[in-house]
Amino acid sequence: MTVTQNTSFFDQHFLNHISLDCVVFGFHDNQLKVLLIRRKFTKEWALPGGFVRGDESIEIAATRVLQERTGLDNIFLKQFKVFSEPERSKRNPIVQDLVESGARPDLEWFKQRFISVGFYALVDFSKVEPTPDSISDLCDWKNLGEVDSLILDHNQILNKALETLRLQLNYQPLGYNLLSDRFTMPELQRLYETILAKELDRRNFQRKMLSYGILNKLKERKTGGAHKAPYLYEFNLENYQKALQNGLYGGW
Amino acid sequence: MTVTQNTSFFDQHFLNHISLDCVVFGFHDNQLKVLLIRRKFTKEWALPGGFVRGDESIEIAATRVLQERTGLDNIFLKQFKVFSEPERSKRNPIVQDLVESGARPDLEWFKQRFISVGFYALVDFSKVEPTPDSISDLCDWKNLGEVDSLILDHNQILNKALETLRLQLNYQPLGYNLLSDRFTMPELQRLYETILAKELDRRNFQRKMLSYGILNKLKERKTGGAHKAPYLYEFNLENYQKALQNGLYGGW
DNA sequence: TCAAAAGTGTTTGGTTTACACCCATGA
DNA sequence: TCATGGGTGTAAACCAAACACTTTTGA
Repeated sequence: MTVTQNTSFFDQHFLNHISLDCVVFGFHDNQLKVLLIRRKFTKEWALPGGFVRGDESIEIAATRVLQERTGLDNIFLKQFKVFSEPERSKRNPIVQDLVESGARPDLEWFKQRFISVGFYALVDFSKVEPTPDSISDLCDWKNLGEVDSLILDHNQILNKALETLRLQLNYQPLGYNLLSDRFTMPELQRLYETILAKELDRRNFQRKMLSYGILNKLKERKTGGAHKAPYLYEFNLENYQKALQNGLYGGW
Repeated sequence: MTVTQNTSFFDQHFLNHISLDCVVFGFHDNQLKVLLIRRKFTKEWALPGGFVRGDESIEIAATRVLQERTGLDNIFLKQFKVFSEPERSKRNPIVQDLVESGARPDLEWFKQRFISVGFYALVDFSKVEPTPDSISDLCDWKNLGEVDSLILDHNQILNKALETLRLQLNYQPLGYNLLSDRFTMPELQRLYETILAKELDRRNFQRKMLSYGILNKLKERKTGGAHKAPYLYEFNLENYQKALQNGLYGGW
């Protein structure tokens, strides 16, 4: 999204009333992280979001927005809910931001009511290069537990995304988008534990995970750790895709 | 939704670019049914839908639309997906309809691109009074298996709704909205079998269903049938609501 | 009186849970 | 050498699938 001085830029390029917000999850240091941006003037934190061009589906628009914020293509994306309370657009800090930055021709556009489509995205933390948009001065990861007040209803959007992710865990494989290409079973387990916010038995976890048939066990081990070297695994992409489509059995 | 001759009626009252479509499921004669409307002139079938007023959330808008089509308040509603392909609004039969019905001032409004929020609804078949909207001449139930070509991407929307319903069955109770207040276990089982499109063992079904603790067994039996009179049940609303929120264990 | 539907119960096999034991590694 | 994490295995508990027997009803 580029904010220009052209009065009709937004009206010409984007569908009005419609926005999208992305909850981008990453995993690092055994922590689930969310990508946030900070408004230039109000210094308030928000989810990265954007608008829909005339020739885009909302998924394509979300992909474009995330490409701009992370530098990544081919991001795993899923819409999970539309947020449409009429009150949600009231007291929009973006408007305040624009006012404080000097009167902007697009002020009116931002003042309108928006219905926002919520997406969640799963990305490889190490590959992301957080990049602010034109009305923000910061874009950075926050630990999920340390996110405090966000603008508008963004806290609500974030919570709903997390809830959805937890549900999806029960019938979808997860990990390919959040971990490096090669990883250990304990790493995968930490990821599940973090999302579910509860501990799992490592032996039962391994059995269940292997029973899905979506992992290739490698002969290599991960050395350098302080203890017995764990085996490395990679996802069996063919089976992983199948499992994504057909679903898994047995929940967490 | 009321179509008037007032040029700016739509622009004044509804958010442009945004529509909603409802897949209304009913259950009757051991058949899963969908509520459809038929366009006045093109005679093409479509899902009931509508637009969002300036002071409505999209859920409220859907509730209003369904009140108009069914006569019911308090309908069980769930949004399941946003349909936003730019091509979906091309060749919109509503436009053709309006043209054939004589030039309408709101023609331009219907020509715009729409992003549609899909809802599914579960209703008590016997309580619905199907009522066409102003651009339709029919509103009626169709057996799910007998739905043929619908306008735009409405077939796709219908299929996605059904898919979602089947998934929800795995972790949500279902039936309160689709059955009468009192019903028999076999009736409930037929409902599940119809949605899942497969047969279930009646003894295992009963055990599993009862284990959820959402049913009250009544002392009465349903008489008049050709065979042994089955007991009547009702939902224990308190536990049903709890189960809706907390989810169920074990899928179908 | 008999076929068909419904109520109730049991057997069986697989899956999940909860553990025990041994191995490897750096401090 | 020892605490810690990791690999592998097993007994018990639990749950789901398959199936048997009896009861009720109208034709």
